[in-house]
Amino acid sequence: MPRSIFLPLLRELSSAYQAFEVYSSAHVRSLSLTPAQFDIVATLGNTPGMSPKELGEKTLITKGTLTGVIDRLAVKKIVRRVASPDDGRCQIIRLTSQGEKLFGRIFPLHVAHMERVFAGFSPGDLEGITASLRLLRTAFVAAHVLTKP
Amino acid sequence: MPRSIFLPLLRELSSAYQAFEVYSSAHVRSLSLTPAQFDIVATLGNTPGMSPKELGEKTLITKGTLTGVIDRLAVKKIVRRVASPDDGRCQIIRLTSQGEKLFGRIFPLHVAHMERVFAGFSPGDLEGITASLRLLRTAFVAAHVLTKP
DNA sequence: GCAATTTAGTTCTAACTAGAACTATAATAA
DNA sequence: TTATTATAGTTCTAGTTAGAACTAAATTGC
Repeated sequence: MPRSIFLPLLRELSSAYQAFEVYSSAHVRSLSLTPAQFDIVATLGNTPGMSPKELGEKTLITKGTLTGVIDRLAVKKIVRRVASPDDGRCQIIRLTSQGEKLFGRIFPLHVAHMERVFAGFSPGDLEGITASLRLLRTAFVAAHVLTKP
Repeated sequence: MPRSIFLPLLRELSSAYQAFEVYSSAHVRSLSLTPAQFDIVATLGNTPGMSPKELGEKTLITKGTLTGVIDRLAVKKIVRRVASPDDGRCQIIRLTSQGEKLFGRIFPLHVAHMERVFAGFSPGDLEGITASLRLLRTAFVAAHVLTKP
């Protein structure tokens, strides 16, 4: 496994992700949300709401961070916390009607903004890249599991 | 450009990067550095030092953040700031001899740790994934440039 | 040579980040 | 049932993050 090949891969992974972040977050911020807040709104859109645990799994935001992000969205009246009827430990986070309006307005804008990036790509390109990324993720997760216990 | 293809790509990009971060940063933290601090030490290793500007370009850390990261490394006596002889605005950040010792000890450990991830990959796999990532980065950068000015 | 502009780095603010310790509730097991 | 253990969410800490405003030094244009 020559270093000359896998170190550049890691560098490219970081810079590709960074380029994505810069491009995406500039747009999200122009819509008056932070990237984390946008992720939550996008995840809650068109759903009856879900627990912070589930939200964290979908958005890859850890629970300690999530409390604060939800707090700030709640202050803005974009989401609200509802106690779960069956489990006293659980909450359900829902978009408010104002939050739903926001979602309906900005989500399509952001999808369109991201779509522009891929204008020059064929479906085959996209699938190939997606497959590469899946391979990578799988390898990291597998290595992590092997290391930990 | 069907949404059903490019949205999963973005999700995979985020999760692949996240999996990388989790795997890499757990190891880096076990070596008593944060990921940002490790990046700086790794970038300065085997060099005569460089300016914060150059460090920021190589590590993708923005200048406002970099000041704090260098501060904390300087407190730990791992790097030191030297005034540039030719430009009064510039500094040169160098590893101290203690920092060089640290680099010599932990950098190979971390490379070996990352190497394990790719044990099952052929050189062709690695090159293909790297090429995919390069394509992605290029597309984001190009789209960003088109959007901005 | 001097004014205007650019560049390097710091500071400031608001927010996100992970990880660990903590509280309250629920599920399991003796 | 009651004790143990697991789970959901909050809180706390130290650090990173981007972006904008700021200072100081260098470069450019006149």
